[in-house]
Amino acid sequence: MDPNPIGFQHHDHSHCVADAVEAADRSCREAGLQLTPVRKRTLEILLEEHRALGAYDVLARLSEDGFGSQPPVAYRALDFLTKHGFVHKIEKLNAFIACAHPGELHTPAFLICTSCQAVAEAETDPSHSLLANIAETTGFRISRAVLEAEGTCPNCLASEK
Amino acid sequence: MDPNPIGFQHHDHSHCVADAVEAADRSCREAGLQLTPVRKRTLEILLEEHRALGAYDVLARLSEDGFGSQPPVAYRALDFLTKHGFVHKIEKLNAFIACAHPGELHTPAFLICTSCQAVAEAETDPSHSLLANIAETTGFRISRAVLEAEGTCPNCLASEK
DNA sequence: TGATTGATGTTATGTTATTACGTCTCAGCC
DNA sequence: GGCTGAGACGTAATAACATAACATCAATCA
Repeated sequence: MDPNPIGFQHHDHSHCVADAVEAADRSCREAGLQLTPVRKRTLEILLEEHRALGAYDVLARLSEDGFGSQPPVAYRALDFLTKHGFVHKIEKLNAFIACAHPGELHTPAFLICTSCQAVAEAETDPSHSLLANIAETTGFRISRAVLEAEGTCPNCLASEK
Repeated sequence: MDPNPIGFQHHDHSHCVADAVEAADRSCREAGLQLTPVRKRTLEILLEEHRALGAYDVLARLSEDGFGSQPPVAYRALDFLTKHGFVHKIEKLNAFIACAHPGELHTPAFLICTSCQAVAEAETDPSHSLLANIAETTGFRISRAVLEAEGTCPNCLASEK
């Protein structure tokens, strides 16, 4: 089965990319960050694909587009985008995906379908979070959390029958 | 600062290793699994270190002990131990750590101190879990979950002053 | 005995990520 | 104008993590 790229729901995202890049652009200007051509293009690539891509996949696309062809080109752009919340890294896949809820301060959780490779980003309530509770009882101060679940998405469950 | 290897509390673990290996041994016999010499030694190494080790660190130790010196030797042993719940992989670190609660069926959560590299394994209540809730509302069936938090452990917080 | 299974070992390779260094641009300042 | 420092980008080289493919061996069992 082909990867279902849009979380678990199909939709027309003809405007998604442009809108999201526009939003990132504005957000960077406000924050005094430089959304340079490589960085912007990297974000576009992830938005266009709408699924998790490895750094080398991104690099190949960047290289085709006339940017540098060495790993640091992709990693630096991805680091920037990740650091500022426009992109997330899926640790379990060593891959990157455009944030589905940019701008909002959030701790994302990801649902990874092992059947169709789709990755959905879910919002979490930080105050109710498991990790927050654990942290509180142990006196640990959390700076970043990784919440990922592998399994089977609704679409693949349905077509398993 | 040196890594504090025992979760976040110091303790004498002179008996930990032997006890845990013994438990694993019994558990494997009951389940009809082969805790072979490489596998047992791999578990011992992780228990002795009591912190997250990379596969190549483990491999180096195995090799010193007369086992094979090529990556598959370590990866296969780690795969076995991980698959059967004696060891966990910390995705964020690409590293492995002996399970702190073997035998129990559980979804572990890890607290990773970026200052001293200690990793603590916390138990979670699967039914209350964030991911379980998300999964329920979206119809996603979870098979494996990754819960990891990076931050500063109580000890390092205390010594920061 | 012969077939099958599972464990181990090796060689080779693939994949992911970083270090180190040179250049360019631009803002701030003399 | 000319100097300087910060940040971005490019490259070469290498490090770190992981798997594929194949040979061997021992245990089990029809």
